[in-house]
Amino acid sequence: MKYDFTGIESKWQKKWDDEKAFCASNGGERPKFYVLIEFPYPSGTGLHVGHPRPFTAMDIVARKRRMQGFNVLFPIGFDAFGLPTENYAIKNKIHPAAVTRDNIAKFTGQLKRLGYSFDWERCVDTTDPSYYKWTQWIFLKMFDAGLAYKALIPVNWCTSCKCVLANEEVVDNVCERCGADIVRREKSQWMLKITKYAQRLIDDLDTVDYVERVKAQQRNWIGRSVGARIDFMTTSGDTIQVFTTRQDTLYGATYMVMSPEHPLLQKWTLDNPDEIKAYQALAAKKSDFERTELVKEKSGVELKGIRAVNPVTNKEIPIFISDYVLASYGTGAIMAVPGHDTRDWEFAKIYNLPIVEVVSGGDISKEAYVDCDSGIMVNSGILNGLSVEDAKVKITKWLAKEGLGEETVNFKLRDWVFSRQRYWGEPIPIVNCEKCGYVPLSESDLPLLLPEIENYETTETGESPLAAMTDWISTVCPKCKGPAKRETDTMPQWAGSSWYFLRYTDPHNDTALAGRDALSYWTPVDWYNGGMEHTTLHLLYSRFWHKFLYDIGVVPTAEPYNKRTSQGMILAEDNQKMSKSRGNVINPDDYINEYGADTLRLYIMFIGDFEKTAAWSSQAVKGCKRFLDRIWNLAADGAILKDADSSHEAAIHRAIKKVGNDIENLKFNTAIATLMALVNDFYITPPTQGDYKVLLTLLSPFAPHIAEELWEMQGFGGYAAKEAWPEHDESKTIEAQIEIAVQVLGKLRSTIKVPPDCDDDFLIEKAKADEKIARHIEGKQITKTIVVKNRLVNIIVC
RNA sequence: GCUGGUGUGGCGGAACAGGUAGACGCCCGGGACUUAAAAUCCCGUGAGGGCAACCUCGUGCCGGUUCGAUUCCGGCCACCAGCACCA
Repeated sequence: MKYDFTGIESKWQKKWDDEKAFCASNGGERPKFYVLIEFPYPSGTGLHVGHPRPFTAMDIVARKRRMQGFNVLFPIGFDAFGLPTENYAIKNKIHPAAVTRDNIAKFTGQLKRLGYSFDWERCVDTTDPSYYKWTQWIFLKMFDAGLAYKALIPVNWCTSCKCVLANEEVVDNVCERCGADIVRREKSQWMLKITKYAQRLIDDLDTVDYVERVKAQQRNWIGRSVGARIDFMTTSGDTIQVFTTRQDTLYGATYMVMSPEHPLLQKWTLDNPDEIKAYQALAAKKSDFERTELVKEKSGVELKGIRAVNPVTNKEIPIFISDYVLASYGTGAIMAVPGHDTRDWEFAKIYNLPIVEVVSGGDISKEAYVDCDSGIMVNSGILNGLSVEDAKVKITKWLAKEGLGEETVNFKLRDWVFSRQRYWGEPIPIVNCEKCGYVPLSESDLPLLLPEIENYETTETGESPLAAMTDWISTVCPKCKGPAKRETDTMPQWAGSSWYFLRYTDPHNDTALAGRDALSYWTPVDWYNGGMEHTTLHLLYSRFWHKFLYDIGVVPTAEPYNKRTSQGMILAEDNQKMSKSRGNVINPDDYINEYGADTLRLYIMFIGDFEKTAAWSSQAVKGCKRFLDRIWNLAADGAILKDADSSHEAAIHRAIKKVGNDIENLKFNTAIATLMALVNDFYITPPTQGDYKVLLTLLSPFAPHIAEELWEMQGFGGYAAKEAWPEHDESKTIEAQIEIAVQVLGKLRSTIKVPPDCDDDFLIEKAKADEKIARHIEGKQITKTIVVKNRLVNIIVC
């Protein structure tokens, strides 16, 4: 009988569906285990071959943990709001909700064809009003807590789409959608105060088990630096505040630089206003991309008529504006220390400004002496002779005493721009009242439904398509009942995904985002795997939301995820990223049709180190199909021994140990290699039914359909998927005869076969007696012998 | 520049509390079965030398520690990813 994967796979998929085989229960005797994958965005093109890598990996973990007796929650849902759906809807004149429905149906079919053990009863859809009601509810809570606010900020404006783009939607300074130029525009936007959580988002990384590259990237993005705020008086009687991490170099501050957007510039009357305005206009025209290009020479304009005073030297120093100082970081102004900062040094050279050495050890006539931690303070008044470290402490104390500054922590992290001028997103549940200002809807008014509209096109004015819905917009103020207007922007795609893992614990609850008991039972997520591309977006955003929900008593833990791992990307066969334009996209359906889902699952796990990028090979897939054929044929050819003693005991116990450990350590490729080696053994010496049963048990998480079918054919009873995961016996992992390497002078010269755990003298004698070894030591004096138990003997001669 | 990571056969990759380098798979070669082919099964497959037994070399480069280094240490080089005029 041939291995008919198509029939087998649909048979078991139907059975799993009918029996709701993998649904979790909230509670019970067994320990809980919550495994999470990033829920997919249901695009029109369907699953691509990148999806099955993390999905299969976590399915294997979920299945193995179930077999080990855990109550496993392995849920699935769809992150369905977003731009591609909206674009598709515009182009094809179909309502985005209909597009979403179709795409979810398509994805569901594809996911089921891969045999994933999801709990489909808990499936969530972020565009479902019963779901986004709670997304809006969280927003209202944030508004109440002062974490959601509206602000006029510079945004990325696409000149062709006539709408705002998120930073991540701008690629190489053009719109990722249409390729048009991006300019900066001031726009009033809803913001979320993620910066309030910056310190905790860093600190609590120490409490979770994330792979190091994820932690490092988040720390880097949040960008904490410790320094000081220092106040510089000006001749106009104002104060310019600066942030510096090098307060020790204050005596070397010979000029100041402000960003062209600094608010004091509007206040001041200067002697060269035209020159300044011209520079400001130039800077405003430039995009962030151009402004941050390193190659260009620094430029700036000196402010004529107003100077600053260095608080320690009491010298008057010039003030410049330059776009190398960013308005959005620190205070938007710096003290320039050209002796010990490369940028300041370059600027000083161009404008002929004094360069003073305040830390000895470098040669400031050639370049700024920056890495000067080991240097000694000079030309620095009260700091002279101190180390850099001590100087920092001393000057900071002095500044505090004089009321001229204090120690400060600064972050790179910015608040989250939360408005999108789009239709297909969650409406922001706020009204703008002429009298009361921004007023939140009351909870009982949620969900605020997305109205049905005819036209989803963005408008000429850059407002949301909802802005044209005058009926919908006009409303009454919840507070004063006077006339008010609804907010027409919607939430970004990252909103719904910031809390979806909470909804899975209690997906049908209509009185809370999830019940307290359900949250206490399931959270935190035990293991969350997802893409590196979400490290500083979704992963950070959801940690922020979770911490907020923790603060207001909604969730029981400060962190949402205990463990975070990340898969590598799958490249196309040509080693390039898959893309429609390159025409190298691999569709998993084609491989399921040709080889079956079990083969595809195996191959995608066997392709290489799970955490590294791997290139697809249509040739190598065959090897995994052959492996399954060989397992199938063992049974079909009647090679399995009944009523016999196993000659594979040691190999079986080693395989149990290795496969189990490998799954927990994401080493799926070597787990599969172990199973392949075991099957190769079975072809040399036939397995007993007991051996075969263990093989199927270990195979079951990887290739669940064929494992189940063979299990049934062998009459093992029940399901392979519900079989207890076998335990290995360490004492049985060692063969009766082991091979030991024999070296002479550290070079392998022979091997000997001996029983395990022989004593050293026996091994040495046995090694010396070996014919090949005898030849190598003949006529030489043995000075030393080294024995490594059960591994090798090394004979040293001279 | 900063941060994290990676360099091993023709290819994907194993092995690292230092201990038989190349598991497993792909490709390729040979054989069995077959009228033949496919499929399947068996054997071989790092490089060089030798009829062979064997020998020499070999884990990015240069050094070091060690009986023994892909693994540890020092110094380089290359590549990948993220951030980047962040004061």
